Amino acid sequence: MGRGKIEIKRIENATNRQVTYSKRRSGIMKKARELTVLCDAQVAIIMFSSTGKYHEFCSTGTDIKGIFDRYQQAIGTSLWIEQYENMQRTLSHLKDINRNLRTEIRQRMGEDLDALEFEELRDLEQNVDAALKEVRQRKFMLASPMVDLYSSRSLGYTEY
Amino acid sequence: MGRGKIEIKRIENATNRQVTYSKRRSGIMKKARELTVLCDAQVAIIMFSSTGKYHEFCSTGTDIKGIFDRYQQAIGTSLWIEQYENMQRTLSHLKDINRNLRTEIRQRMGEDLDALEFEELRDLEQNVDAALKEVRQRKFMLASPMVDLYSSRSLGYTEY
DNA sequence: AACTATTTATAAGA
DNA sequence: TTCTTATAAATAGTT
Repeated sequence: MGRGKIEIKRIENATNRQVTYSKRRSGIMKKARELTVLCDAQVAIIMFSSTGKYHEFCSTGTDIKGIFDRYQQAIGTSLWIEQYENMQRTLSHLKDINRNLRTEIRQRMGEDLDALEFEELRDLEQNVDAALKEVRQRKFMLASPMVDLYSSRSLGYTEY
Repeated sequence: MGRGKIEIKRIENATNRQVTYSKRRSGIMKKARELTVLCDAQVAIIMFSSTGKYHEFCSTGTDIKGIFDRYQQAIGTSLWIEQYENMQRTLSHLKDINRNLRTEIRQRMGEDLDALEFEELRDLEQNVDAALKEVRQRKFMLASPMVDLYSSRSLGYTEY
């Protein structure tokens, strides 16, 4: 299409090649834009000229990375996608654990007890009761250094 | 170009859209191939049709991943590494939080108290003591339905 | 899948 | 470079 027909082979004249690259690049970008609008498609294009300059096209509503990710999923296995999904699962699992831990703490603080059955309440009561005894004993030990069997300072060792 | 001019907007008829997608896709692929040969350029194209099918084009002498890697270098940031490191940070942070939550639970169970100062032990004791009272009250409420002020059944309403 | 009347892209020239 | 234009190429509607 032009004043004359051209053979599809590398254009040897560098200036000519640059000009043709520029013209045809914008042509392809336009076609890509039309395709995405007309056909509701997602398109990503990356181009590097022979001089190293890059240009990109990407359909609206997404980005190059998004399309490449989808592409990786489409062609199946990909180390990157696999790793990414593993992390997503781990993250989700950690969040679940986090939520459960917070619930347990709230219940040990006497909050959010509505969801508990009688038997669970009884177990919680016994557990908290036992914990209270432990804490009191420990507090008592701290307040009375002479019964501390582990600290050499308290026993007054004279090993020097 | 065609029997009539068309407006560049989404083609509503699905069959028509599919046909146009197919025609224009091959048109773009051909243009891309010509560009790479004529201008010694590197081009990568990924397309997804509205039905989810994908097609790709890539200039010879490289592959999609190679061009996307080069693209990442060109824009000066690694999209994937960045996201990966973000997730790693989030994961690590969640693990820290979970470890702290577990420690708090153990202390509320009367374990791992060695690290606590006297003041912390006193606060913990008061907190656990208050929690125990809450749990006992709740247990008592469950065991004695007549003091439940919120359930109409327990109060024996006769509003029928 | 082919066909073809038109529109669109672009090679070469200004 | 950017614009122009003759011509090649793409494609919308049709079969």
